[in-house]
Amino acid sequence: MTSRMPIAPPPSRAEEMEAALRADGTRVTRQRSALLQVLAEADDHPDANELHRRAQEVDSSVSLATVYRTLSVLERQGVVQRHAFEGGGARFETADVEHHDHLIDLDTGDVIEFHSEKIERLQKEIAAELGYEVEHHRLELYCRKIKR
Amino acid sequence: MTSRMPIAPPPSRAEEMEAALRADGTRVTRQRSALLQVLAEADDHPDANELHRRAQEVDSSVSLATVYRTLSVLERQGVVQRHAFEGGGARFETADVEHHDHLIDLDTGDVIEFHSEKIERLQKEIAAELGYEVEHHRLELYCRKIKR
DNA sequence: TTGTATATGCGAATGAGTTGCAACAAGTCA
DNA sequence: TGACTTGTTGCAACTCATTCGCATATACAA
Repeated sequence: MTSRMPIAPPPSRAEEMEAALRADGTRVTRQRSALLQVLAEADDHPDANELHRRAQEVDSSVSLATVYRTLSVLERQGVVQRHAFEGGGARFETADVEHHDHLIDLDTGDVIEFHSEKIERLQKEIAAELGYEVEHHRLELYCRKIKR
Repeated sequence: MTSRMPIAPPPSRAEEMEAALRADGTRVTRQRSALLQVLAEADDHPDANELHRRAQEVDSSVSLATVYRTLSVLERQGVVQRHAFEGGGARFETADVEHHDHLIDLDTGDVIEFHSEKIERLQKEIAAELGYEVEHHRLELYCRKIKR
């Protein structure tokens, strides 16, 4: 049954990430909040510069050095993932619960996420045959749109 | 039937690569020969610095700038492939006829090559479903040895 | 509110890779 | 074989992403 009373909204993505930081003893500063908000709102794969630009719109005091430093912290804590696609610097996204791979549009730079359980399984099989266990992997398809 | 007469040895890997350059109107200099020899002999995935070191043992006049320039030329011509594994700069290998992917030993940095037709097929299927055609791809398994 | 360990902004440093330029040398043609 | 033309080289200066040192600022526990 639904209450008539005002309900506290569910924690936003950014708030969840802040909580994860606090739980770890990491301080949540103005600058980090701004970056977390930007990361939470992003549905693309921005680089550090672009994140800096966006974060400055939230809090103009955020410096690029802090963006880099914070991204490293967030990566170490598993909150964001760092990708090194071909050509250019690192690009970032919030770490999803479920893993996915990337298809990069060579003409536009767009990134599409996908996941294939079959490929995951095959990867593990191949590694096992060679006497290895997969820690993590990287699968990137560099593609062009099929024109019809 | 085997002849008793001396036979001209089959062209070495390096000579094949030189021929490929000449065919294209690219000059084969002392420095390029040295680098080609080094590349032909390498069965690992060295970075530019290491290639420079090895090339200097063949011809001490080879500069790092030339190593970089030549690697770019060779890559453009499809003679070598450039890889950007996690952490650190680009690493190179002679371009094989048959494509392969890489398993990187996280503890030693060793690189093992493998190939799976099944995975290749799945990749194409996935891209096609999204309306794309795979230009090239990158599959890297970052692994640790299974200890028994 | 205070104390203190952490974070921050700034600018300088780093490191891989690139580039301008004058000297050099492949490959060509006589 | 020798001279010519044009691509190639070494060097040092440069770029660009990322990191770091340091003095100042601030989150947050008490």
